[in-house]
Amino acid sequence: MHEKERHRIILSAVQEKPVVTVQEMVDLTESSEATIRRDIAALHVQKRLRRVRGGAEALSPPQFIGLAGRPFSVNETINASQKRAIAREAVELCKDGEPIIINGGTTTFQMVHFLTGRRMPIFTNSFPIAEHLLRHSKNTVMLSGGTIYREQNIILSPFDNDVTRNFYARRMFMGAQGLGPLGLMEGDPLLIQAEQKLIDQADELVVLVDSSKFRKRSSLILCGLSRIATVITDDGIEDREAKMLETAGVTLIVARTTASNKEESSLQA
Amino acid sequence: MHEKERHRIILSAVQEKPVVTVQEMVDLTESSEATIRRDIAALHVQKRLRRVRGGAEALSPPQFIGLAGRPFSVNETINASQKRAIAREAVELCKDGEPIIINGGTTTFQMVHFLTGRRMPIFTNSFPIAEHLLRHSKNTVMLSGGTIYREQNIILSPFDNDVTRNFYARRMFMGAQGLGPLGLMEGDPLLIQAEQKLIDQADELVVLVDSSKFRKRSSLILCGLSRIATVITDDGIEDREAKMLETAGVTLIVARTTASNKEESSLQA
DNA sequence: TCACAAACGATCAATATCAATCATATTGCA
DNA sequence: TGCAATATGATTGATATTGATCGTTTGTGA
Repeated sequence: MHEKERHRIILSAVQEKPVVTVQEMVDLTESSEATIRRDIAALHVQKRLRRVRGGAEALSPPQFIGLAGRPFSVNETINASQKRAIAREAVELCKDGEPIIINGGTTTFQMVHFLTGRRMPIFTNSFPIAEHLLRHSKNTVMLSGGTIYREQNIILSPFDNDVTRNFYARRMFMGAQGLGPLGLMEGDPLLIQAEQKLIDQADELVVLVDSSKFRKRSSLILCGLSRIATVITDDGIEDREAKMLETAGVTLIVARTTASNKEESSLQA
Repeated sequence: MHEKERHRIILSAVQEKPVVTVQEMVDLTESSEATIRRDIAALHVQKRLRRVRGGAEALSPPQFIGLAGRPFSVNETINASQKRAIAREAVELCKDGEPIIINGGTTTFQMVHFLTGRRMPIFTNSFPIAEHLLRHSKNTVMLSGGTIYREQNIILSPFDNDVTRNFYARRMFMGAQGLGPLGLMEGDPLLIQAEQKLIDQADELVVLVDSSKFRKRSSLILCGLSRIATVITDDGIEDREAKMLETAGVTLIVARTTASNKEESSLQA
């Protein structure tokens, strides 16, 4: 076995488990202890893993993507104040007792903060949203079944016959990667799949997008503008974009952000 | 077991319960008292936990209060060391890559501690189990859909057509409120409903019950002894009860609860 | 208060891991 | 082929970790 081959195996082993012993790697690669030690030492100076007594461990162990305290690593903090203002408007549309659907996403996640005092049946496909609502609210929480995708933080079933089909709501709330004349756009095929499943289970589709999303385009179209009942965005939206929504018959709600920093929002692209 | 591995287990144990005894950690890691003490001392100076007489406690109480913090308020601490020992045996039945189903419950919850190094598709109807596995392991986690019942900590769908029916596993692990000649008994109708849904999705049914459950009776019978492939319990089981299982063709595994008698484990066959 | 058991700290032997060295095998190149 | 460079595997002595045992301390209940 060649050096590169061993390194690949070792690195992948370290990814799988938080800590891998020298002996395990010896068994794995059928090479000697001395060689493994040399490999570990080499990978250590390359900063591809950390060398510890007895073996090696992953360099950045817990990337616990998106649970509880820090829902979605980077995205979470981008435009947080806008997202929060938008989310507040979204929650204000809801009446206690009225069932809603919340699709997973960084903007929709912000809604949980305003749902704490409420009492509604809430259906979601987002593990972090469910987690937060369970902890901090008395709402009835319903979850879609399926595999939990860590990266996207959603739960998705490859089958069509899940509980989703049995839940009906007045409103569904969702984010998006882009919003243009062609409709709602999303980047990740997995998200598309999850969203299309939910989209028919509610009367009104409410879209939460910060104003930068009007200037973003993406490869996948989720649905046309006509399907959207309401768009909630921040005051960075331009007249031309507002007009576009108006002519499509979409209700527009503009959330005022306390600190009016319009310039910054355009930079984040 | 290696130092890092132990430290991870100890820290995760301390997160679960406010206080963990040295003896529990010994059972958990299969290492000696002295080693555990050294580990606690090391983690103490690292300020990762607080060392107290008899064991260790979490450093800051409001680490994550709520779900993961105290999965099942009261029940959790009852017979904890037995439950852990039983859970360890349960996990040792599993092979990496082999899909399993874990039904929600205080005993089955303990399995999560031993699943951290593993890589298996795991289906569960328990929110806390899913939560812990997502945080602390790389297993593929699948969740059943439906309403989350806070009291029982399970997710239940009133409909028959959920993802559950699409998941198949070699083994299903479950607890129970009682186990007698008539079979497996449960107290809560909601739990019965959840369990019966899962029970047909696996070849082998593995039941995890501490020995006190042999003397408990309950109102609802879940299934007969003949449906059970394996029972895992602690060494408090009486001969008469063991005989009952034997004549019903059930494999019995007795988990040793203290580190004192390693020889007894060989009797488990 | 006293007796007792559990928990603790220190010590030591056994074991595991490591680093250094040398011998051997493989590769690249003239 | 012959030679040098490199990679690998085995050996050995050094070092670190572990588990058992001891006597001591601490907490508990009579």
